[in-house]
Amino acid sequence: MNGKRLNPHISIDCVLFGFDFEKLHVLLIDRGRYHSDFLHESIQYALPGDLIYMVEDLDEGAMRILKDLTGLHNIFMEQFGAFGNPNRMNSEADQRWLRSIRSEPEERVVTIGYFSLVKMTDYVPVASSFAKSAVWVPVNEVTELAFDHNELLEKALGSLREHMQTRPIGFNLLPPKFTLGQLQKLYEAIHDREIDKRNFRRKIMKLGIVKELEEKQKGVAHKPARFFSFDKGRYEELLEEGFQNFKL
Amino acid sequence: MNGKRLNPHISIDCVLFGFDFEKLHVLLIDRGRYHSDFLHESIQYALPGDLIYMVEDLDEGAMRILKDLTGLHNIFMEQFGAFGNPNRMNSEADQRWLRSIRSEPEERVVTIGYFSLVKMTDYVPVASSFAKSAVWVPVNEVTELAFDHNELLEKALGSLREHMQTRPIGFNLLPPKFTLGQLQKLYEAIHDREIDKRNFRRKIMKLGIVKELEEKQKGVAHKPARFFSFDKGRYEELLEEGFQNFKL
DNA sequence: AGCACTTATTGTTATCTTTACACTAAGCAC
DNA sequence: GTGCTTAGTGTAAAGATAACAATAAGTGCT
Repeated sequence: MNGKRLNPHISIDCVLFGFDFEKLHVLLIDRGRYHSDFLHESIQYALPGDLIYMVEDLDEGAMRILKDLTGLHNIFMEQFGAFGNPNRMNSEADQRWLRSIRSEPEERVVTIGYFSLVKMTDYVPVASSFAKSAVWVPVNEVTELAFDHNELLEKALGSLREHMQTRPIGFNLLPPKFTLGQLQKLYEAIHDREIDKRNFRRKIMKLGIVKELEEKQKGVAHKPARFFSFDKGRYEELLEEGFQNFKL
Repeated sequence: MNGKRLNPHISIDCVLFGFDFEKLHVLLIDRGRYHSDFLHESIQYALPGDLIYMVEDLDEGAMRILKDLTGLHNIFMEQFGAFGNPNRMNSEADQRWLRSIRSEPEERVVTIGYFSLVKMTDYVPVASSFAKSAVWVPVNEVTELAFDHNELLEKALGSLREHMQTRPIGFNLLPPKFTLGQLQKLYEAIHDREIDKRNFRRKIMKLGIVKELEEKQKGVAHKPARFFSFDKGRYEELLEEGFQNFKL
């Protein structure tokens, strides 16, 4: 074959979004302190990611890597893109870190991005492997990340938003019984904009994918809200009818 | 490191769609005859694709590979996904072909899919490298392709359709002066459905991204249509205003 | 008991968008 | 000039979107 045709490595990076009924967060790992200049020392964060195994499918790999690095398992993720700029790992800080964890730190790596969205409170990450710790960071407070991970995060967020226009991902995020206020907060957090309460409720109710329950909130310092549950049967009905629009 | 952590190869496959003012086509390469059973012999087609070079960016690689295999150059393509099922090349026919062109035919390959849409008549593909020939095939006449290429084609088509909802890709496909009938045919071919003429024209005109010209068709056996041209300035204006909806 | 505070709940109207639908016009071929 | 083909045009009904404010039901505090 061809001398130029050597073989980059392949990694998967996971962008795990978490929602806590307030804000949208992203799960990052702390790859340790570094000196940004002679005076300051910062923590640098990165997305959880690692090289894939020879025998695993990409989707499996994404789950496996997330578990290895954060302890969270059985989280299904969606692919959102491949990133292969030959210089994507060439910064000094990146190289220093790679030397500490990889046998071939200089090797080019093409990475494949995966994202998912979970209920933050259900998933308390545990540091493991080479990650010093894994933490939830509000997406609008994320600063400079390792490698090209800021770019990955942006792309993942875009994919998440698109995704929510066609599937009601997000109902897994709420408790089995939730209020429409909570559901609305979820949409507002992900799209980062306010939505009119009345219009929101009308649309949700017209879709028919939530069922009104008898039960109401208790012990809240305001008018108690009615609980609703996700009507999965109705949702699947809609999908079969070719319905594809959950835009809000 | 880890015995399991060997290193798959990386390829890029190109899904090039072409429009000829009638139907949507896809560019395939003929990888030669094979015996599907003891009686029949078929041509098997594949998407143009090959391993990437060590130093090129993915986007560059896609262009380079398309050029190597079909002679078409300077075609910008969009990424639509990575495909890495460990068994995606294990069929007998696939292996036979790989043995004829690769030094490590058994090696696992993860591929990254790219697509684009061009004016068919501008791009007459030339066979080169290991492709016996490259041909335009109408997308709804495509039969069984090599590897997982039918799956890639489906995904690419989906991405193309989504893409057209937010960008007026497609104006590059038409001559500088085109009729609204031609533009409508383009949309109909890609979305594979008929669109009402009056509604189509109204929407296009409201967007304001085409300019009416004085000139009309000549020598046609029916009422000559007025020519229009794409108003690039107006289009960029719309994008800057954050406008993102070219849905038809 | 009463007030402050907070979130829940509800409807209307104006505007815009979408969809469905059918006839006349202009050129060429014969 | 008849037939064929594609171009070009308007309207009405239904649906979707967006903007808008007042009352209700709890808790906490005094």
